[in-house]
Amino acid sequence: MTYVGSSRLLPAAPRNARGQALEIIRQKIITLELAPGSQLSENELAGQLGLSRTPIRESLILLAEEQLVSVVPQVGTLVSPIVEAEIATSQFVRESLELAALSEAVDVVDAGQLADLNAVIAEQRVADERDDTELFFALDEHFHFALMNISQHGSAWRTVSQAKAHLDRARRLSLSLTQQMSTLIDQHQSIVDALAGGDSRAATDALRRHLRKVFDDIALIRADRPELFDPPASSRRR
Amino acid sequence: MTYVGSSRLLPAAPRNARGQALEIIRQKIITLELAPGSQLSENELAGQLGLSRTPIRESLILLAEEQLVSVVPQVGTLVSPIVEAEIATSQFVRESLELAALSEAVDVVDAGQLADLNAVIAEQRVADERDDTELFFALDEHFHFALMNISQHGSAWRTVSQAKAHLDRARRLSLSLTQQMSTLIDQHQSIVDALAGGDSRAATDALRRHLRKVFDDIALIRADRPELFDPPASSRRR
DNA sequence: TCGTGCACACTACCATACAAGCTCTGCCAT
DNA sequence: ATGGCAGAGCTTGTATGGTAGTGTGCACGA
Repeated sequence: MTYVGSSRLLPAAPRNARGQALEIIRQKIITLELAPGSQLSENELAGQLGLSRTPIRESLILLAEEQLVSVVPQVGTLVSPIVEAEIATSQFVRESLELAALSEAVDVVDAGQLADLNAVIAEQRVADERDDTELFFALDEHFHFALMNISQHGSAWRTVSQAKAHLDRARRLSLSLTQQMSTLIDQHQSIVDALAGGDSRAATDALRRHLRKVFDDIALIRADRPELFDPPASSRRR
Repeated sequence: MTYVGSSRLLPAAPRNARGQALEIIRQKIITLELAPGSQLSENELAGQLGLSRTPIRESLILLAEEQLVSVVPQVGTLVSPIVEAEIATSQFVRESLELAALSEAVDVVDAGQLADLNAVIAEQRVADERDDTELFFALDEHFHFALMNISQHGSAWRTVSQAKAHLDRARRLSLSLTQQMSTLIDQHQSIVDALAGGDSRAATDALRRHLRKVFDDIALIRADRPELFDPPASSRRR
């Protein structure tokens, strides 16, 4: 069982050209393969992906709605720079929704769901041993989705996932991701343990600690390398 | 000072064809002018709005992302039916975010912001006297936006607004909107009063009561006229 | 009368052509 | 040498044509 591929875990992206383009470009932005602030071009992307401008353009419009790119009419499209305010908003949205969902999850969780969560954690241990950050991110997405899915509000995952995307992108700026994986996995375990114990307060506290750590790590990156954040003076070419 | 027009209170929609089409179609869906479950057509909309299919199509793609329409390839586009699960999700998102924002707002609110909120309430009283539901909805949007804007998380309004759109659409099914306006305005006042008093718990309780009333009203409509909800057996033509 | 299959009309999807606007470069005049 | 203007080459925005797929209704046969 593998979780690679569509790391979005959402309504099976359509296999039409637009769906493919959207997923590819989105993933390249989140993984920083397309640098924040760098300029894009509908024509260029169309050439690279072997498609016409239409599906590319439609993808970019959706990514703009998600705030991952910024389209300036008649000028160009650029990968959104990583702005502190945007990160803070994403954190707020993610934290509020995940915590609210978890507090309801405690009362309805069943053994199978706990087993699933523990299974994901076990896989994350493997990803950690292998220093496989890509696998770790995919499993992290899966873990948090499974967590929300326990409550009746799994369909709000769409919203959480969009916020999480901004946070994950900023996280990837860190040079020491592999050193933090084990701590993060321990926190996942704490959440599941509290959930299994039926302790609502302990579970939400554990989740809050976890999410705050992610946020604080981003703040550390910013303190270390402020040039990676906020609007770039001039648009860098990719 | 009037709040009509773009009831979205968001990054000044672009005045290009797509922006106009998006706003018009979106508004028609929310106001039920386009019936839930009814079928749309890129061609037909293009003709009605005097545009080509391109900006219409792009608008529909964005509305699909917002779950307000459902696009089935090679078959058609239909206005999303009002589904209970979707309403519940929207309520969850809205409630979680507005409450979280308000709990932080209590510590930072200033006199000017309270005055603004009271001014909006005063205008709502006028809208109530005139039985002007459209004005009421616009002012309601403005009130809740202003409330969130007190905290640092005003930029999460985008997300809240999308959830609220689904709730507002369902609310409009009610035949007795005008009779509820005064209660809702009283609740707005309670929120502002608690906020002014610096009582965080009272404020969030008041807001929760308010949001729950809106949600419960929708449940009442559903109990009364279940045929208005959930997937329509066959697609009705508009 | 009822069931079956085929043709037609309609859909969204994609490709492409054209239009409008911005930016930057390089020439020209001062 | 420097300021300004003109034009070329980009950009995204819009319009339109062709394609593939779906659903429907009608005709035909049992």
